[in-house]
Amino acid sequence: MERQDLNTFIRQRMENLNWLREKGYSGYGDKYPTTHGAGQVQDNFAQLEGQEVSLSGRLLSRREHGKAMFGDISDQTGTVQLYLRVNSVGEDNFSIFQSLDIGDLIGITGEVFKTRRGEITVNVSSFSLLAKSLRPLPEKWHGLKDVDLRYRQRYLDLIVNPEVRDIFARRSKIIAAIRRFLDSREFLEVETPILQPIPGGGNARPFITHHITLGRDLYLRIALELYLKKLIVGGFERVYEIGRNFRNEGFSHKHSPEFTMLELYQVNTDYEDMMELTENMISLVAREVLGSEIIEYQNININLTPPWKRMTMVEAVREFTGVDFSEVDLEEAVDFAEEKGVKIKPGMSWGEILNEFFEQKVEENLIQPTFIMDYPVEVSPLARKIDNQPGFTYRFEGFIAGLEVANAFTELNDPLDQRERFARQVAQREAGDEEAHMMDEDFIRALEYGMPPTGGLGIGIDRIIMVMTDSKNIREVILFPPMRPEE
RNA sequence: GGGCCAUUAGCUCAGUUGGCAGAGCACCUGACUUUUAAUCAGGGUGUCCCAGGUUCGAAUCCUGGAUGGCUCACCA
Repeated sequence: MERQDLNTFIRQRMENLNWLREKGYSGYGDKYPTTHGAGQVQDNFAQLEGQEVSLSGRLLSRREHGKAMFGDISDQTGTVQLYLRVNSVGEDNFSIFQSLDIGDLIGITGEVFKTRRGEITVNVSSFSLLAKSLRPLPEKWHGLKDVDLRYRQRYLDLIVNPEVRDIFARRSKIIAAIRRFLDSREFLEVETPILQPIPGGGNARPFITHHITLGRDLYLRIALELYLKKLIVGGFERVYEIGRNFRNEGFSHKHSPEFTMLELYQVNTDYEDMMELTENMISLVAREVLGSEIIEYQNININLTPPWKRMTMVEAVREFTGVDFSEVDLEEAVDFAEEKGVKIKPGMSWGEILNEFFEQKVEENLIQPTFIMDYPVEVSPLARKIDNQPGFTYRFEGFIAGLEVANAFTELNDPLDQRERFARQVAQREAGDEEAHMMDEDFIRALEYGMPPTGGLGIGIDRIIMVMTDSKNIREVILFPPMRPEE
């Protein structure tokens, strides 16, 4: 018990429970076989009128009328009104029902009818207390708003705020639709290690954990990439994984230290194919789950219908800042950064500065779905260089509503080039960049055996779900977002 | 990590110039056999986030701390 001193509300409920126990009820009854959900009763009234149904759920409100009583019972499918009369259940049962508290879990059986006011209602003939609720629920009208409580006690949020339940039901449907899409294209779903000796595939500080019997530290993965590409080397031609990544970084409305990524790899494709796959997948999922490719996000209509807009990073930076990097050298780039208020660090290369221009000045403006193509090689250590422009890579990111939702490239499969890229990352690491990649000798060794030309794609699942549930904070789409410990 | 804001009853929130701690819902007592944010008559259930300080007197002012939100910086 977390508090010695139970407050008045809990004490009252305990007293109600004790009163029932004196009458021989445990307060925690047996399973209650049901015939329908509350939502089904609502939806199928025409067929169910006059028939007996059994439901179980939470008693959410009560309106007493002397020798009769109305209430609302809520289950996963919805809410339906119940009606209880002394004549129907007898005085003893009626007084037992009166002793129930809001929040108690009950089973009810009775005929379906419609009240004078037109409300579909179950006329209870028998009921059972399935589980006593000892704590008072938040207010029925305003719901639970305190976000700290909502996230820490998500179960309460789900009980009281039905729209929250809808978000997570939709999350499940979106992920199921993505799996259907990939399975229908003969991708193989796989699982790769979360505990890794070398966390690779992204720029991020990892979480460190410790394996006791091995006597060594391990890292939680920051990306799925390298292991999945090892599977491509191994001969799987289409693989994907949907899983949790962990990055030891702060929170924001679009960042959570643990988040869900989809990564997929397909041989004999390139980033052009990945763009098509991305726009086809997202638009199809929207159609299946939301019934439309045009969705509303924060009062803006977003049209997910392919083809999505495509621009190179240089074009995008030119359009939104007026600075044309195709005619700017490093020195001029530094001057323009000053002029345009782009924050850069000393020693940054031309490509890194271009990337800063993009991230600081362009990203937030990409509301309609847009692919930004051809990223500088310095910020893309796992992507293949563009044949006639070695400073750039066959890489794109997809943006919706200013959120980066996709990251993909024609995979680098030249082990010699890959070793040089890693070496450069390691040098940055030694110069103090804790987020630079580490050398991964096993990954290089795999590439040395030969990896076919492959396109790879990463999708930020939480962000896609934000867009499709009109949520402006990533924590609204994660059931139990990471929080500081209580107390 | 920086800046701004918030924290008062179970929940949602008021609280004036520093002067007895408030409302709605929930809850308790009573009335009511088709109500529905049921209604009617009564009842306030509290570590005003925490610890100090100023003051005759602090929810209110000051200092420090905790937690949360927004925002900036880094990342997807």
